[in-house]
Amino acid sequence: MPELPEVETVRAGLERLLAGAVIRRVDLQRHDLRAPIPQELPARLAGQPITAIRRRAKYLLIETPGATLLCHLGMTGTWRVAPPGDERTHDHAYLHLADGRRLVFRDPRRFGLLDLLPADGRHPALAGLGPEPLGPAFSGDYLATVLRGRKAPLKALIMDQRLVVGVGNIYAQEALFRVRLRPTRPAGRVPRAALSDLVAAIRAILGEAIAAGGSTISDFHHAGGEAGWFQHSFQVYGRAGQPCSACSAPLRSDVIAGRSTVWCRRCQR
DNA sequence: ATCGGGACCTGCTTGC
DNA sequence: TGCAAGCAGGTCCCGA
Repeated sequence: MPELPEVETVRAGLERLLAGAVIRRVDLQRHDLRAPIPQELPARLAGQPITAIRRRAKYLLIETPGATLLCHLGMTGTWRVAPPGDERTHDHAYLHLADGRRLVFRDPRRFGLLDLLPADGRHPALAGLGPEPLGPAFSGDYLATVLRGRKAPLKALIMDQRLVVGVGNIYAQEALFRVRLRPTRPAGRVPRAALSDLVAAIRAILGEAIAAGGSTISDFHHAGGEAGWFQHSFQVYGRAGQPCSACSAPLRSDVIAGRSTVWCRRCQR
């Protein structure tokens, strides 16, 4: 499901839902997600008031005075408020709030992560992450520096979370189409000016997608239950064989770095 | 160091 | 109708 816009949308939804909330009890249905959920997690969160919901890259951090819950949605992770009787397969964690509501983490494929953030804030999953794409550190100069000499396809590297975070398979394709760059271009040979354009396009598209509440592909929903709308703005993702919105040539699909990629052979160079 | 491929897991769609 | 294959928004690990 989630790239940066979706995670940011979930973050904002949780922030709204959980303002002033206190965790009364945590029930885990199973422990084996991408990494094991620590046994002590429920006890560490029980009785804690939620003070902030933050995001770093595609990770959510649910902060309390006593512990911070680190969460990654993987491909299919969702948070929802579920009243009694609303239990579903693949519900892995129930957060019972003091006001009687129940917040549920569900993740059918179990690529997601629930963990406790160490007291010093250092967590292996967060170590080595690149800059936020919407922050000041992500610039044409920066991209030119980190891509210098790299031969991997441009698309593969803008999806590399060590270089820049938050860009996944959808928004990489959309950004490359917007600046008319071929996703297979060896990253180190893209001109500096084109990299500046690419940075601007990534920022613009992520910003537009956040404003639209993310993209709902199969069953992504906000923590509040609403669908996103940015999927209606896709120019290439999921449109293989359909006409390019700019030149009407059929869009082609190739597997690049193991991920299917739709692009226009005529427009993107 | 870098790159490509596969593994992880379940559910849904497609094609025979 | 039924079944198998293929594919899915991410990350991690391995061998070359």
